[in-house]
Amino acid sequence: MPVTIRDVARACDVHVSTVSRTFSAPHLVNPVTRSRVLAAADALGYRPNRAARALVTGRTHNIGLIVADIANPFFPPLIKAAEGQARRRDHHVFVADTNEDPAVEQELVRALAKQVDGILLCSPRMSNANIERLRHEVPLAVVNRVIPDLPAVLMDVAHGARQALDHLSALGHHEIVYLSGPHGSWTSREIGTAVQAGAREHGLRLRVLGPHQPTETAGQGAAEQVLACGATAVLAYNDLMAVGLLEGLDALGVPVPEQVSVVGIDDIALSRFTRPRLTTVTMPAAAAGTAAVDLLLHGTSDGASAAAQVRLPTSLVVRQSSGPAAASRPGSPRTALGAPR
Amino acid sequence: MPVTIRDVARACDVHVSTVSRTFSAPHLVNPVTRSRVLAAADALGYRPNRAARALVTGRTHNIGLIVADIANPFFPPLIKAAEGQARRRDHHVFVADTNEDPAVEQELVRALAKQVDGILLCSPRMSNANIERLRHEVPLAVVNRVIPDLPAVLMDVAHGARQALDHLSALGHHEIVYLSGPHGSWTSREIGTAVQAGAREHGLRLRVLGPHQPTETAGQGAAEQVLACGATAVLAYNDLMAVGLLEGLDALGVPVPEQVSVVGIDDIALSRFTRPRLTTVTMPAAAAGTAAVDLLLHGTSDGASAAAQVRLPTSLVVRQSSGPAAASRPGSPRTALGAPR
DNA sequence: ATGAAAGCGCTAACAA
DNA sequence: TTGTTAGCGCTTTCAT
Repeated sequence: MPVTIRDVARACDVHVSTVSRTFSAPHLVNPVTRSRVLAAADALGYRPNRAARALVTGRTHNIGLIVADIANPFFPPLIKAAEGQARRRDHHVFVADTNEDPAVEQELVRALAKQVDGILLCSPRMSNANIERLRHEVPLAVVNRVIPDLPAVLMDVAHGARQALDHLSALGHHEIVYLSGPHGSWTSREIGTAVQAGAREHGLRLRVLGPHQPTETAGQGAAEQVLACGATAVLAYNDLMAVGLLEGLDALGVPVPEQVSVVGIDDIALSRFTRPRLTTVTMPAAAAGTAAVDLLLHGTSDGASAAAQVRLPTSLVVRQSSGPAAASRPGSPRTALGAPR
Repeated sequence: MPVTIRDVARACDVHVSTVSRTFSAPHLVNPVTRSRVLAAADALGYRPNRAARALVTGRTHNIGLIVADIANPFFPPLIKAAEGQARRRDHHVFVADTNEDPAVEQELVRALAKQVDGILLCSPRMSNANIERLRHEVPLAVVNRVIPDLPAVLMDVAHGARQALDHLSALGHHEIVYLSGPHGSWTSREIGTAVQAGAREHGLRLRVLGPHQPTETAGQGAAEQVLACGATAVLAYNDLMAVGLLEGLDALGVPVPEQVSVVGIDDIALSRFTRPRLTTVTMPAAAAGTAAVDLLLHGTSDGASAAAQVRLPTSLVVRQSSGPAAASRPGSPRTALGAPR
């Protein structure tokens, strides 16, 4: 039923290799023959079988894209961009979702390895050691992770987080909580480090809570703890958690930002639609998707060195969920906020 | 460099076919030999090449999944579920995004055709004729579309939409707008029909506006038009548009639901986080993803007839964006609302 | 410019 | 139970 190169060859009385060339190296075949072949192919409805082609050339023209959770709104724009760029480079994208499980991640890389030209690991949760091992089975590139000699696209979340902290400090906050993200997340560590440094410089009291799953539920659940700390401002690992926190705080009757300021990270679409609208850090997800594909298929433009690294900027966008620190009030868990220094 | 079946065969001194069998039909090989082969394979780091296998078996163990827009929060849960079910059945999923463009849709089906065992068309925008043509090139199943003799998963959005209309009618609304969805959308037509029938029965005045792209922007842009109609309630094609409408109305100083009620469709995560929280129709996206994969790989349970069809229920969830119709007020575009009948 | 032939990694009859 | 032999659809030397 499926029409092959051989059917076309027979139809226009040339050898299969001529047909093959017509599709993979058209300039090597006589224009007249070429059009005859093309016509026959068209008439028969011939479509090259990429799998067969892959078997001999070793290139599948597919790439794998592995994310922790496709339902996390942070990823779709990245995926969409990656896919667009891949298509522009005549490739297709396998998307797989690990459910935040490092074991699944590893299994997926193995399963995909042979049918793709390379795999994009987006915010992987695996250990470095595992990634090091896997890279021998298939070309890898990572997003938001640093592995020696592996091409990487990094979002400079440290800068954005630092900006957020500066913003909060300028608003007079002294007691700040960082709601950290999932275990194994490079991003979460980056934020933690940046925020810790910032707190030290500004003389703020910083409390780190976590690790957490990066979900609304986790954010919602953290509301009481945040209050118990006596914090007046919270930076969350991502917008999903921040939005959850907004809900949790609301349920507790805590006004935002009057009593507690909340800052998220990612700038997902949702963050513009909460009330109050969420102050957050924009992440260049789409740009990262595009860049990552270029890196993987290598040759972003120049014939860059083996382990190219692309750094993308992030920045704070102030909306409504952050505001001046409330004056120390009676009834607040900490009676003396005592600004250090 | 890549280790093949032949390397393994050599390593434990058996024929390639024995190695092959060890992986594809283990029961046909002597347990002792089998473990020797397995050991050698493991030592060498052998991984079967699924592409090569596909070439001879004709089965790729991949499926394609095409959606209009992966960044529309309606799709990720569906994709995630499909992927999970596919993995359970030892398949992988190619996800592709058409940017709401029917031409891209068709091109993608063709490109994917040879490397998948079948393709899931989710809420396709293509014409029936095109789908009919494509189904001869690759097995197809559709979600939210009816094509004669093609397996389909349908969400009974008509029922949900009807419930929404009943709800609005019960609240005393007489002037209702339906913000319709994109051209080519089966869902949008279903809703339109249901809502039209309901309006007739309840004696309501119904105005259909559209078609629209299913985005916040479109919803936002519709706010003025909605007001101009003198409508007191709006049903939107999806939550994204409803949320946009909420914004647009807010910008115009129109209180929801006091002056205008807004009802969405889809029940995306976002809809629980807007203020007011969105009244909407739940859509069984995850269930649809699972069912669609089963249909495509056919054999949902029984060896059903050629064109199985799965219908999934939907239902209204009332939150805060819908409320009693405002009494006819001076200054409102229509001075006499005159309940018909 | 085209044809002939070998082979990519694997499976599937068929024999032994 | 295992080996032998073709061959999946295609590309790619090497001849011609």
